[in-house]
Amino acid sequence: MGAGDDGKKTTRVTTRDRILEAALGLFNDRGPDRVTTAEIARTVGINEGNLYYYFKTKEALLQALFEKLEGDASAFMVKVSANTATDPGIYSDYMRRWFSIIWVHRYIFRDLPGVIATAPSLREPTRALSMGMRLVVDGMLQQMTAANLIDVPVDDVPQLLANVWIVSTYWAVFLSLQEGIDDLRPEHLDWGLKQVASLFKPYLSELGKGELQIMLGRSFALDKAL
Amino acid sequence: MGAGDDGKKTTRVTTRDRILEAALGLFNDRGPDRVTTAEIARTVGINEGNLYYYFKTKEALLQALFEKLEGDASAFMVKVSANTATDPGIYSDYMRRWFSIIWVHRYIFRDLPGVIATAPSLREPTRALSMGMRLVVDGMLQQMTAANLIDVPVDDVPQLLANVWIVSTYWAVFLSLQEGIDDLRPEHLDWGLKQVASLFKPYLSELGKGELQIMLGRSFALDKAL
DNA sequence: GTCTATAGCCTGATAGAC
DNA sequence: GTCTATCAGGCTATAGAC
Repeated sequence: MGAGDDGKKTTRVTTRDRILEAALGLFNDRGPDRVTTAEIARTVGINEGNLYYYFKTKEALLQALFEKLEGDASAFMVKVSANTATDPGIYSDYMRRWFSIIWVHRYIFRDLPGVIATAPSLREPTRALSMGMRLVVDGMLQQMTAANLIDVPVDDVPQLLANVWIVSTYWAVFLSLQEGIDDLRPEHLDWGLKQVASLFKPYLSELGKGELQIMLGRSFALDKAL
Repeated sequence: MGAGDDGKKTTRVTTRDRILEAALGLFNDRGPDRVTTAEIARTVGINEGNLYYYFKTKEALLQALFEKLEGDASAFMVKVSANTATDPGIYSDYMRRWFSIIWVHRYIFRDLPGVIATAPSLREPTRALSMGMRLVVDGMLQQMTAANLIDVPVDDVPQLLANVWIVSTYWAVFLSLQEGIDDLRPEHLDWGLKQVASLFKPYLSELGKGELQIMLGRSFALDKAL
């Protein structure tokens, strides 16, 4: 990305960063254990031994990538908990943002068993993070309820939350199987978001339905952030 | 299973069958590419070379297992399409049955990319089967609509069907992550069924809700079929 | 026809020398 | 930062016993 801009000290993209970026891309495409360290090195354009210089083990690489997810997630959580705005649009904004985070780090959610297998040290951290994110969505649901956007019978909440997690995480697999799409692109994100939104749909108030339409009207395909 | 009953010729459990059974169990636990041929042989209690005698490649083994799924699925499809009964309970029965099939062969659904990677020949067959099962669920939904059990706005149907597929397939992964459960047992099936049922819940008529309660009241934990 | 023992071959992660 | 060696493990194959 920013090859020309150098703000402070080292805006220059370091080899380490390039490794992380390349690994993320490959992992997202095929899952960590269908990607070899050799391939990562080749993609970056460095030697395999050089990769070893930065990350002694594949586990270390996975750890570093997970820290990025933790960073994104906690930034998001802070933002949501600090929210005092009453603008209804804020929620659809959050939902899109949360969805983006999952998308960027999707291999972790999708191939979690494999990730844990090669990086056992990530067992608890992943669990904790998943819990935390679930709480945030729960909190958002409560705020939305207070804002008369949605009304979910209290008995249905746990199941709804679980389904939101499941669909947010695995819609892409469905898409690639059912539709034969193998290279997912930003416009497919819109499809996924629609799937998740449809879980809320039956519970939305009229006001909520309006907001939903607005959210779905905006497109990930136009986002530069991805 | 049937060790005592011998109907026709060879009800005796053959080595081949034992291989298939052991492989299915291991694959369901950890996914095909986290299970070695050596381990399968060890589990069966035979030599690795003997396994080779029956299945020259791992792909051949996966193909044989897939044929079993095809058998179960087509038997189910025939049963559903042939249905003329009007008893509302028939639908919850079908749903449980369909859910069981996915469960028994869950590694295929869960680790499909991995399966295809080691058995490229299964690409089209899996796709075809997935399509077929989706059509069946669609058909059931229509029958249920006609029976006044459910009323889904026509625009919501595709998203609902997709979500049913996604949740049916991946609820187990959620459970193992979120709750830290790693050995899923039949009683967990009840949890999964509840998740899937909750997708329909907002659209059910009063009659439909009653049927749902009855279905959820029965427990997989008591089923001997699993 | 069924099974065991054993070996070859290949891939991929790790490591140390340069 | 780079190259090459090592080492483990997985799939496939063969020879021959029962």
